[in-house]
Amino acid sequence: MILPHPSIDQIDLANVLAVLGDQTRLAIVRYLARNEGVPMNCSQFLDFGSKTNLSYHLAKLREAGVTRTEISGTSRLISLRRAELDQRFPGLLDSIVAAAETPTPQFSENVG
Amino acid sequence: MILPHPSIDQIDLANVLAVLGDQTRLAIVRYLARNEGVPMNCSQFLDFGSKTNLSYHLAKLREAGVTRTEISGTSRLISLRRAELDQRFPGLLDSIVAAAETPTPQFSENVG
DNA sequence: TCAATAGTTCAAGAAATTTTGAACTAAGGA
DNA sequence: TCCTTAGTTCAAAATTTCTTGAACTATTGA
Repeated sequence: MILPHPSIDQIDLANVLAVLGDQTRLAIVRYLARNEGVPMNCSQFLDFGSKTNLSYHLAKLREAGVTRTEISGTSRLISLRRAELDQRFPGLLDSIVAAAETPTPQFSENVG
Repeated sequence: MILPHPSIDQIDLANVLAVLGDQTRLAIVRYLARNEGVPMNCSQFLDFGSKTNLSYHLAKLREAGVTRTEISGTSRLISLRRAELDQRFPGLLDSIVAAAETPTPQFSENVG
């Protein structure tokens, strides 16, 4: 059994950005990027939402071409489609992940 | 008279991505990037939507911190907040604009 | 075979985003 | 001053996206 994934040329920029423009999904991608190479199963994201809700967000990520979902027994292994994304949109994933790791700059009300 | 713009530290990544995850706004940003240094007035985007609708989309871009809007007489000059965005999220704008310029790869049904 | 685990699907409601037209403001030129 | 141009604001309708619980499927282990 295998889930539908878009091919590289079906990956649409606006859609990728829209999908990543959501706190929950951005947090998921950030987590995947931090643990790259280690495919994660859904329950690892339970902190980010309910099971049902995660199923929805993970499907969005997969359908946009951002993640790959492999079925392994009773669970699903999620990973970033790093190579494909890098090929389709060089530098994009890196800069987004880097930006996601950036702390919000300190608010300095009284400087100088 | 001056319109409200977020300061650098108020620029939120998820919001920037969400705002750019829309075909109309992405087209506007792409156009601005192609003509960087030349501030554009709103009517230049009339191809992308109605006057009212553009007003809405341009406000979204401004409120997210992606563009700057200066009032000049009876018109408004729109430009990318390039330096600020580069400082806040290095490489992000460049990779998005580059990705937006990328043509959709050809669909080759019969290769090899 | 039966129960448990992992995750999906569906339908419905809640919420947010887009789009539109009509009416409006502000500046510039005749 | 009056008209035109540039763009905004508002409210309503249309559309899309998110969230939820209940019921479901598939695989594994006892």
